[in-house]
Amino acid sequence: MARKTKAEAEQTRHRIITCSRQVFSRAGVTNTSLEEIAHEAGVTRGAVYWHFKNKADLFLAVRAETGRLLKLERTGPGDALQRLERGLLVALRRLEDDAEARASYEVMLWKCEYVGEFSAVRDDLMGAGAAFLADASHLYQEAKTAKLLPLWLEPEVAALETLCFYAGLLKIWLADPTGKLCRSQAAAAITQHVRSRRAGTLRSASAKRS
Amino acid sequence: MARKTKAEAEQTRHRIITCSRQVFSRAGVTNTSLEEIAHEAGVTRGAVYWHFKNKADLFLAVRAETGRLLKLERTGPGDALQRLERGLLVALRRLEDDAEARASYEVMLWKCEYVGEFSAVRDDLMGAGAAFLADASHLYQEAKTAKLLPLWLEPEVAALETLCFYAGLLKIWLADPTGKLCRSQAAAAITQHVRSRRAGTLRSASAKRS
DNA sequence: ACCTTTACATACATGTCTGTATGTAAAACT
DNA sequence: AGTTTTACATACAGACATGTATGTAAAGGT
Repeated sequence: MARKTKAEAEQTRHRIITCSRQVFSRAGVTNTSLEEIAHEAGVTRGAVYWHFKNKADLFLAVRAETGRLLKLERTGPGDALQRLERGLLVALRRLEDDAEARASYEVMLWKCEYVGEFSAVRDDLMGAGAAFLADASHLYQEAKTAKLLPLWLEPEVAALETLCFYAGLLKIWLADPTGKLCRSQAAAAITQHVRSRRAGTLRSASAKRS
Repeated sequence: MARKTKAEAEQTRHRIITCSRQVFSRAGVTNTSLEEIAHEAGVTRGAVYWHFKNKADLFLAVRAETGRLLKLERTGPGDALQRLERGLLVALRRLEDDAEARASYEVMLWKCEYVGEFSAVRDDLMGAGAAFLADASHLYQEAKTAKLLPLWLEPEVAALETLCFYAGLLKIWLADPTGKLCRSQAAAAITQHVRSRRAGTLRSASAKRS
């Protein structure tokens, strides 16, 4: 077989990653052989082993290519709670629109066993969680300073609560393809989650954006 | 080898389940062979195949033996929100105290790929989630009737939010053995989660139990 | 134009796991 | 007491995945 150009090689590499995600989400990470992935990508295992050390390395690449779903803007339009809500809603929308991201997270949350080398991905996931915690804490702190929050609310605890809420929402949302349990009300849950933090009943239906 | 009495047989069956949980939590479900489980339990694969159809069946038994962590009391002492909080805290405490339950949930949430026959366990998990949703909705409805909640809060959405929060807390808690990220503040997060629902700032530090 | 490296395909050797079939001795039943 | 069933242990055959070793033809550099 003719040797491929660098661009073509990079293309194959990307194709292998994409196909991996697909097969992983069908059969689970451990149950898929590199042979299946290679077949799906129209290559042989030789190609897979050329681009990746082993299956764990490949899975890492899938994770890396997907990146984080949730990112908060520490500064920007609207008050801190509005920015928080927006971040959560944007993440949800990406989950709905981006089929590849959806598949990636389905694999990471439901179709993978975090053991041995694979623990690296879980650690990365938890690292993302820690980063979110920092950002959310910052936003809650800002909101507290702006007197948007009840006095007794501790920003760091609130951030942890939001992290847990989001993590659980993601996991349940992915396992609820009929939408009966969670998907239909996911956005409402996010809105209400943020709203239930606003101090007192001062704010009623006003959610104006600046 | 001498045939065992019924009681002894039941004992081996239970031992196989317990050892499965242990090995699963070490190596992940897919990566553990029935041979390993049998060895750990001091029997051969013959015994495992006698008691269980296959690995999925065995995993189902582990799940069944563990049962649910979270149960809400629709009636009982305290108002609806207090009962909700108590349910959440009791579940957290069991997670801390009951090593077997902890291992089971670690396996179910981090060490298993829900594919093929294993999907049954995920469906069961989601069924438990749906049951929780029903109970929590009931409690929130009761709380709303008792004017404990802000007027705009919808009981069903609030229940979903609590379900997500709890699911995420469970998952993150299990992946945070150092305690830095989540474990140290888990109870506080639960308390604050429930508290942030109470209407206005009417209730400050009073959390009296009747 | 030559040489080296690349980007794979092919072939192989090995280990491992699964399911089933068969053996067996004692428990449990009649 | 005799027969049947139970609760395993043992043995076997087949499938499959992995990692590596080797081949190869063209790309890319000089």
